[in-house]
Amino acid sequence: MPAPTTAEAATSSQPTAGNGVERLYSTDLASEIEFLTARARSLGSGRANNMLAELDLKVRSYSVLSLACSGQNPSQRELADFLSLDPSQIVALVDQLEKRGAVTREADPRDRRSKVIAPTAAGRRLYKRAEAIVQQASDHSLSALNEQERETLRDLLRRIAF
Amino acid sequence: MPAPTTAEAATSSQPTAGNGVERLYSTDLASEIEFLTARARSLGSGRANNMLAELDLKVRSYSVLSLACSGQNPSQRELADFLSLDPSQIVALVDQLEKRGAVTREADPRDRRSKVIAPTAAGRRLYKRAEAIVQQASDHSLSALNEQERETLRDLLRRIAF
DNA sequence: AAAATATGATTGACTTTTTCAATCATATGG
DNA sequence: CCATATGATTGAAAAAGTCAATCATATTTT
Repeated sequence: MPAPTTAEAATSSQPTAGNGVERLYSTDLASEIEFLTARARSLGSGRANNMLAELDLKVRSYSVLSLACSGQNPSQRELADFLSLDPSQIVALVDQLEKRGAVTREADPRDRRSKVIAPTAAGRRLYKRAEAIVQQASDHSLSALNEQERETLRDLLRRIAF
Repeated sequence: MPAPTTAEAATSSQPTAGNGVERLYSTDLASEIEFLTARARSLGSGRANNMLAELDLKVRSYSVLSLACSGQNPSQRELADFLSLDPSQIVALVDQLEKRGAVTREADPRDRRSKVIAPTAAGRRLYKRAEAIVQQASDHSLSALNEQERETLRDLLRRIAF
């Protein structure tokens, strides 16, 4: 087995824990922001998905539920645009949430083609629980950063994400 | 047609351009770091994939090629660990790159089960070109940030990505 | 107003990506 | 030597993403 180049301690999370991959930390790829973003997201949503499984939710369905509960009365089209998903994927996600009684499709008086996604009382309760879980997952994923650093990260990301 | 709530100008990129989704920018979801990370990555790798298409590469194959060219002589197992991919996905990626003559599988004298992925001369040339394209794509995706902010972002991401 | 055109939701087909279990060859620890 | 673990590979199945077509309703044009 090839010996690790630099003796890197297990400072942070537990992702590739134990593996002998530290050798690749020094590559060009490992310092590309795009790569780091992809990796951070993979780790983060992986953990969130695992933890949300206990509510039979995934990050996707959580996102839809969250927007439904936002008070902004999003239509399916808006959900698709905002979440960068195909409208047909929204149909499937809303179907699931509707089937379990968490949201309803309300007619939009302004445009009868459009369906506004609204939460039920049960949906709001579900969202409350899911929100707490996502918060926990996020706390775990971001444990290496203090509150100020998280705020900085949030701002920087917001500027490249919109 | 529902009128936009706040008149937000097209300050940044061109993602959800023109859409009336600005209303959702103020939701809780829109300020979750995990959500922003996912969105940034989706936009970034989307653009990179589009631009890499001219070399018949994707972000995935580019990453493998990049690590092959890193001088770190990664094995397939290491690529799988580092890229958080299933070993079978690495097989497919390396197959493609090998078929087009960009990399080879070299036997590892230390462990004859293991295959070290090495670039060919053509592979290095391909990587050079791909690197330039990815750099361009990245520049575009990160255009809202100055050099110092990019450095900050890189550091913060590195700390949560490893 | 009627006709033409555009848009939101939905469906279905199809491709790609992900995830898993099984297998073979080789290592490693007893 | 035996038992067990690991790297690469294959193949199957599940999930996610992409696209074109359709229906109902809006909007625009003539």
